[in-house]
Amino acid sequence: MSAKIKDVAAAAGVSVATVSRALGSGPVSAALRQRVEEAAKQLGYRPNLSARRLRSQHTQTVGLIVSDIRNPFFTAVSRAVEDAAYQAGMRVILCNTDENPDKEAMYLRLMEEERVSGVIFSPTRDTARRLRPDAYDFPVVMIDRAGPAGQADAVVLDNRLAARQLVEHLVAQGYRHIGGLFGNTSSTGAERHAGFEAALAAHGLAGEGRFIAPTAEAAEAVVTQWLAEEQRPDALIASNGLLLLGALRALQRAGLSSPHDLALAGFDNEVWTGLVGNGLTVIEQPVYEIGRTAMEMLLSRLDDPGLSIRSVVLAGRLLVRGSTSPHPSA
Amino acid sequence: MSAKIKDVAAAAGVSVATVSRALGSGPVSAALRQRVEEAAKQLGYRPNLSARRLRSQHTQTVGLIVSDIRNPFFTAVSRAVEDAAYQAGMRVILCNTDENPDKEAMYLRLMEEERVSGVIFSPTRDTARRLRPDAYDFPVVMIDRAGPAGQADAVVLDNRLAARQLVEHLVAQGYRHIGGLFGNTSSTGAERHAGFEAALAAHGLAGEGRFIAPTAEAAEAVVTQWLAEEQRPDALIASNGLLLLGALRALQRAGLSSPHDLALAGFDNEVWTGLVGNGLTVIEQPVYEIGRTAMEMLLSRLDDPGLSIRSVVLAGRLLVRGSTSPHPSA
DNA sequence: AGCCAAAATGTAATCGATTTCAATTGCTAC
DNA sequence: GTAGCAATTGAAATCGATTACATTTTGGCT
Repeated sequence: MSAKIKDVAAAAGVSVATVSRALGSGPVSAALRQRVEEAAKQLGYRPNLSARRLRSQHTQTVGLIVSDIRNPFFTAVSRAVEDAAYQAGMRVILCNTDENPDKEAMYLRLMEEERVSGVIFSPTRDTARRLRPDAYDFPVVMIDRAGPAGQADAVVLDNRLAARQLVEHLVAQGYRHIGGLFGNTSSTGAERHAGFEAALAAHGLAGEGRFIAPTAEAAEAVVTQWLAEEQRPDALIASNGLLLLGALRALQRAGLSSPHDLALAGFDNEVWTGLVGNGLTVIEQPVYEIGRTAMEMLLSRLDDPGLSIRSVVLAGRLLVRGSTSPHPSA
Repeated sequence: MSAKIKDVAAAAGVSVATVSRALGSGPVSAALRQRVEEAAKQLGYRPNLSARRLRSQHTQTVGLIVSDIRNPFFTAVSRAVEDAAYQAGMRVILCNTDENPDKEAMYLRLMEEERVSGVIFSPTRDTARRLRPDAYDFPVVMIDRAGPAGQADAVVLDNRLAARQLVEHLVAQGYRHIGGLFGNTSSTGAERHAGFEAALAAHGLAGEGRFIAPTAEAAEAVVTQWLAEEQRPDALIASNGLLLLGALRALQRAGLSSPHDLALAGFDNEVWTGLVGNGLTVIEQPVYEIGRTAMEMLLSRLDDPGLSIRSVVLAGRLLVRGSTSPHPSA
């Protein structure tokens, strides 16, 4: 079994308290500190974090609960969160819920048992709505999705603006029959839909938004059917990377291409969106900044719990590529 | 502050030992168990995992140390590991090293301090070589990459075979001047290179393999230069998804396309490989199975530490797509 | 009813660290 | 030389659970 603090104390000829202080940040004479460090290294001493956490009553741990770890958006965010966390001397527990409210509940319970310092969370719409701000002993920062305003700290994209940017761009390019695909489990989908509708209305246009399960398969099926309908749209917007992927696959399977048969645009600047054809027009999210900001918000709230609830809203960036070049008839 | 076991005991009118047993798996009468459960729910009791781990001396935690969480291969593997872990009642700590030996050392140290039950690890070549099997108190299962044979449990792809399959396929399609890009930080790169060379030699061909940093940027730069050389290869193999991405970008930037100007093939069936042009020919790795198997190996070794060291070698699957259709001159 | 083994419950030790509080040491100043 | 004070060090309590061991209760059997 590995060495304990008692062994180090014995080896260095001091008390356990001195060892704790020498290895930590207590007041210890230079001579003793050196003796202790030497003994610790000699014995290969590793402090037991469970014991430390139990006694000190802070875990230096944050939970990061994301809805889909395979989504590059969340892996990028989690990289940022981890970088910031380790820089602040904290650890991260990464949890993946698959958009499943049961898993969300399970992981939140786990976070309580771990006595985490705080949680960064991208909840499903149901959970976001249900979540009471004071239900937990730790602060929660929402990312990507937010509940009712003022409920908890959050850092999100300006979803309405981003959707509007896409619509404006398509309209400017001459498209008039614009369809939209939106995820039906997140508040994000709803907000992007709202921006979509508002922008179309501003131009006196009526678009058709469809809410579907947030998977590429669902999107592919829906779009395949959509393309076969009488009134095929001349442009399509997908509200996240997975839906965009499904839409693209449906196009390819139908032997259609962008922008020739149909303009295609969406959210998330995933690696492949720059590779296919002449590129897909997308809204790029400031992924790293989202993660870093979430961690910063969490740290500052831990520092001062009295702060009032804040929402940070970040703007996306429209990347215009070939899939939305001017409408053929224009 | 949240309720402790003592509070539950008081509320239920029993001793703390009884609470522990009732909530755990001790012998308790049905009546008491119910009373305890009620009291626990009433108080919103959450056991403190730090205290439990300290006393019980097992953490039910495994560490998963991967070299790049943005690589879809590792996110898929980590999904599998987490699924299997939670099914076995264990938690996962996910760590990301960026192929950086210092970070590897840091995280291994963290694993010791966490007193994890075991670790699943994709080490850099340097660390794999240095790692002593008995250096840690916990078992280690290597994934994707392995050190010297018999050093630790491992689950890996049959890299030589997979590289050979690619070369055989290209040769059969009529290609003769085959270049290869291999990562220079992992044993995987070296093995795939060995299979590459061996397969070419078997046909009396001499290929050129280049070892580079495992990033898309490095691959793009190298391939861009390569394409400008006098003796341009007629086919290119990339030993992982990132390198393949870089190679593809270099082709696109040079205004070339596959297979017309150059055949392109590689490892990892990433989402975009099926989308670009007529698709890229790749070796698909059984990603989920790799993760699940690694977790199973770890669990069985924890169950019986006396087991002899095992390596599980899984075969990849060649997915033939448009990027390697027959050589124009054939 | 009486006895014994088995089952249920309680008491107290324990895990390995940090932290409180007390004791000691070393200086400075008079 | 010693009082006073700050800086070090040590002894022991403590964090919140599990578990070894002791004790009580239960139930079966004669």
